[in-house]
This record gives sequence, C-alpha cells and structure tokens, in this order.
Amino acid sequence: MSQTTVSRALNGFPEVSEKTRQVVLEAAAKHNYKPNTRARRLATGKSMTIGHLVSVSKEYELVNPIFADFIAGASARYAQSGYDLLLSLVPDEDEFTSYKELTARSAVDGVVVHAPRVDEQRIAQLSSLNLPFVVHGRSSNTLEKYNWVDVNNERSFFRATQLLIELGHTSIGLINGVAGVDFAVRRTRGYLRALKEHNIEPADVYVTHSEMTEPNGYKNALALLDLPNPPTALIASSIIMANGIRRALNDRDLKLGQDVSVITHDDDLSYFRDAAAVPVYTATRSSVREAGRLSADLLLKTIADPGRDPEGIMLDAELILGSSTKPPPRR
Amino acid sequence: MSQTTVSRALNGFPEVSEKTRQVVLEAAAKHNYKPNTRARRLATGKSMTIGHLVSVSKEYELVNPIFADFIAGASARYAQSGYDLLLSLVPDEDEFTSYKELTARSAVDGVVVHAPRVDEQRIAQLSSLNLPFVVHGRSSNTLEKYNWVDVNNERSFFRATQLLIELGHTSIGLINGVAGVDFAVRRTRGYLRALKEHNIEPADVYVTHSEMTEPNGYKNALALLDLPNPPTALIASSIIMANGIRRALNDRDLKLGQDVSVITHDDDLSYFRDAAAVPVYTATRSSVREAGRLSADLLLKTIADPGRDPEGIMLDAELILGSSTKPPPRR
DNA sequence: TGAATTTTCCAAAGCGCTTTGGATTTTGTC
DNA sequence: GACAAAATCCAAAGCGCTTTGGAAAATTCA
Repeated sequence: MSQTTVSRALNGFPEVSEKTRQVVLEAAAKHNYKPNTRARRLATGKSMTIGHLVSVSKEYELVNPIFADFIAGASARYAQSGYDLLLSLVPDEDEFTSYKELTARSAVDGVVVHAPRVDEQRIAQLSSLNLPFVVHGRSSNTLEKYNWVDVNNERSFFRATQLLIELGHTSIGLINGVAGVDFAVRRTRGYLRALKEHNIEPADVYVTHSEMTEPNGYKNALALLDLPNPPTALIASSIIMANGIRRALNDRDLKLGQDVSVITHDDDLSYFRDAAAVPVYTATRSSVREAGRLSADLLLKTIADPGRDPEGIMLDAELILGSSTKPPPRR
Repeated sequence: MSQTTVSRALNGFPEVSEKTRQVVLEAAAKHNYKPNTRARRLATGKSMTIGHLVSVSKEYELVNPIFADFIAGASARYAQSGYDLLLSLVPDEDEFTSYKELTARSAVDGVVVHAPRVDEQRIAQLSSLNLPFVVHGRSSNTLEKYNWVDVNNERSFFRATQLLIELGHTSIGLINGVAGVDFAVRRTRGYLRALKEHNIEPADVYVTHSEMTEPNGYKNALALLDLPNPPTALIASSIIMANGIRRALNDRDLKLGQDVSVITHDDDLSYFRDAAAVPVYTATRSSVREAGRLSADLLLKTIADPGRDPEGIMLDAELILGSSTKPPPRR
C-alpha cells in the first residue's frame, strides 16, 4: 500500500475508501505506529504547539500556583485537538525576546499571555509578530482589539466592598496584587467606586500592593491591623493571601469573621477549594481552570481561522457568602 | 554564501573560519533569522523537547502547586541547553498510553516522572520504551536501576518525630499524603521508626492519608484533634496542609506551638516561603525547585550519553526550627 | 615558484512525512 | 459489453534544515 494512501487514511481524507481506512488503522494500531511529529510538522508547516510563557521576576523567582490550574484547564483542550503545550519560564524583561525567538524558529502556532499590565507592551508586540494570541486578563490602556478572557474584576470587587459596607463596615482594607497589573488596578477601581458611592472617604494606607504570596498576605494584614485606626474588614486578591491574613489575625488574637471580616477573591484552585456547605470565606469566586479552558478554546479558534475578529470573553465572578463576614463589632 | 556554511557557522562547527562565522551571525541577527525548529528537528532526528506528564486523577482533578515550582527549576535548565518543555496533564490511568504515544510519534527526547508509587509500573514501562527518564522521587519496590532525584524522606520524618519526642510529646499525629505514593510511605516509615526507638506505641488513628490540599489538612487535623485522646503534636507532609491544620487549631481555640506543636515538610514553594528570621513552622525543608533543576540536569546528561549508568541523587532535607514546636502543655 | 597541506566552501542527498497530479481500477449507465 | 464517470491508488516533489563527500581557495613548506 502506498505512502499516500496510508497518510490519507490516517488523516481522514475522503479519497480513501472506508474499508482501506480500517485496514490501515488496524495495522497502525497493531504496530503502534504514529506519524513522526517532526516530519509531519515540517511537511504541514504547522508546529501544532501552543506556547505559554510565564514571566518570573528575576528578583523574586515566584511561580504563581494559579498557572498550574489555568494550564490544567487549557491542557485538556489542547490535547483534544492534537496540540502540544510548550511551557517556558522567562525572566520578565526577556519576554518579548522569547516571543520573537519562538516566532523566528516557528516553534509555536500561538501563545497565551499571562498577567497583563495596565500598559501592556506585549499585545502590540505580538500583533506585530503576527502570532495568534489570547490574553488571560485585559490591558486597560490598550486600544487595539485582541483576544482576551477575563473576570469582571471591577464589578466583583465593587460588590464585595458594597457587601461589607452594607454590613456596617466603614473602614475596609484592600490587600491587592502587584500595582500596575491590570486585574489589581480594576479591583482597586471597584473598591474605590463602592466607597465613593457610599460616601466613605478612601484612605491610601488601607490599600496594599504586593505579590500574592502567603507571607505577603500576612505582612500586609499585620500592617493594616496595627494601624492606629485599623480596618474592621479586609478584602484580599487571592485565597493564598487570605491564608496569610488568617495567620495575621491569629497572631493578633482576632477572630476571622467576628473581629475582622474578610472577603477574598477565590480562583477555585484545586488545592484550596473552599467547598464546605458554608464556605470558610465569603468570596468572589471564578474558576481559573475554566478561564484556561476558554482561553485555549479561543486561541485554537483563532489559529484555525486567522481572519477571525478578536473576541473578549468575560467571566462573572460569583459573590459567595461564607462565614468570614459579619457586621463590625460594636465598640 | 552556501547553506552549508551558514548552518555550520550557526551551529559552531570548526570547519568555518571565525571571520565567516561573524559575518553569518551578524546577518542572522540583523534579519532575526533562527533555523526553523521543525526542519531542524527533522534533519537532526532529535526533538529537543522534554516531556513532563502530570497525572491528574479523573476524580479530583487536582494539580499540585508543587509542579509549578519543580518545573520552574527544570525550565531554566532546559532553556539553557536549547530544549523545550512539553507539559501534558493526563488522566492517571492513561499515563502509559501517553508515554507510548509520545515515543511513537517521537515527540520528546526524555521525560520526567512525577509522584511515583511504591509499586510503580511506569518505570518498567519507560525502560521498555527505551525513553530516557528521571523520576522525581523513588519507588521502593522497583529493583531495576533508574535515574531519580529524591529527598531523604524517611530520615527527615524520623528526625522530625524524634524532635517532638524529645520535647516530651508522646502522642503525635501524622497528616500524610496519599497512601501508596512512595514519599508518603517513606515518611510514615521514618515516623514509625522514631516512635519505636522511643518505645512509643503507634496508633493507626493518628495517621491520615489524603491529597495534600488545604481542606484535607483542615479536615484531617480536626479528626485528630477531636479524638478522645488527641495528639499533642502533628506532623504534616506539606505546607499547604499545614495551612489547613492551622485553621483547624484556630477553630478549636488551640494555639499553634503552644497547645499543639506542628512540624511540616516544606518544599520551599515560592508562594509559601517561610523566610522569617524565626520561621513560622518547624519544618523539614527541601527546595522542590532545586529538585527540578537537578532532575533536568540528570535527564539532559542521560540524553547526551545514553550509555550512562542510572544515577540517584539524594537531597537531604534540613530540619529547621521554627516557632511551631514546644513541649506539650502540662495537664 | 611549485607541490603538499590545510582551510574554506559548496552541491546534493536525506530526514519522514504531506500533497500534487496523474494513472489505474471500479462502478454506473445505456 | 462499451464507454464515461467516479473512486481509488500511487510516484514523485517538497517542507527547511543538517550532513556528507568532494572541489576550490588559501596557506605552508621545500
């Protein structure tokens, strides 16, 4: 049987009869034959690979566990379509270089951009490279159209803040992610808008920015709790930080949900799933794994149809009531 | 200038003069030329890719944040040698199928095996496939030689247990990982050996096994604390579980390090780095990122020299004193 | 200077597939 | 049964590199 026929049978072309196809498929299965990836990719001109570049700041070398779950969501979708996932951790200043290199050696068919900043250069850079991409998150100051999947950060933090205000809290701290990263900015915006709508004067000292680690959650919470006029409620940008906050409350002999209310954003990380009947934390919850799935989906669609108009997918975080929010203690 | 010369100049062959090489390099840099990955891989017969298959149990769909840090360590090493990292999350029962497929289509030059069990089939399977691999961890019941990088789990949990005993604890709980996974078995072994050496009768109810999530840490700790005869000290297999344990103590109005001592294994995860002058937790600490680096190193060496004898690299976890261990409260 | 080396370059083959264009076989129609 | 049309197959080219074997140019030595 000719090479052509085998290739066609395996790749589902109509030029081959169903009978022949079966024969070929059986033979392939029997000998555990799979077309050589390298040869196939050269012949087709596609690399059948999606790149995820995770930038790590040289200084801290942090790897956000969120990626694990995001990628878990994306990975399944890629596998399903025969794509491989190329993962690369790059020092953040080199990220564009890495994109350029990947494009030059045509190693990927598309990439996912993580953690965009308010002023995000990568978007314009990728457009200029003509490399299909999807942004996980958005970039407020970018005017051009691009594919993105994001949570409604502003609205959910507005609602979270509002909930606390309605419970009677008037001094509310925000323990946010790194300043300048888009989601953090939007969350602050939602928080401030809620304060404003209820005529509460915002205080700069009540807002902290840092990488969303447990130790930072602890440190920033302590800083706020030790203020002369400490907030009675805290909003955290990540459940990992919330763990740190709980530790800080512990250290100060304060009871979570009694002395201090806490609302956290909850990415529904698999190792921190807050699945009790009454969740531990009142939270704005949105599955980052689902975001991964949707991003992968959008990217594959874009690759399949390059002419496609960029699309934005907005996920709405649910505001879930747990046991970490109560009215403020009366003094 | 001929294709040959360019190829040789770019790949550092001695047949080309230094002057010519410079000319070529400059021209390549100027036009942002990089040899096409696909063509190069076909021509060389190498895929220049390392596979990391992370198995996710269909049931729970958990992705251990440890992978993020492990991969961070490995990734840098791969990049340095021009290798790409292929990441794939596979349902655990399909893992061998995935290895077979990767080999058949020759998509990777080697793989890293995560979370080996005491009886681990993947090792024999990979040997039969003739695919270079490194195991992160070991498999107690596997007799053949293979490459591995592991922490001295038995010894460190022996020491941790001993420390608690020397402080005066006689009822010590162990909140371990999933039963049957090799590291968990070794840790239990170390724990039991220490008890035995000090003539303390082990109690089955004091040992729990589960995925090392925060909620499981909480749940298992509560179960132990609510025993008629609760342990005065707990050993945890992961800092994420330790977070859950702290929450449980909190719920029962017990003070960490006062009422109940805790020692945890600490993988030095970047989002949970316990870097205070006096660490929060007394811990057996070993950087999983370093393990990733070493695994990558070992794998690349094995690929470069297939005749190489398998090697085992043992990392010794440090026992680090923090503030979570005290003598048991007197009753 | 001319021969013997050494250095530098090049043409062509080959990596294992997909795809094109044409040849062959089967099916359908009268 | 003969011919057209459709279905099925195949040989060969090509994907963009690396590598081989040999030719040309530059250098060294007598």
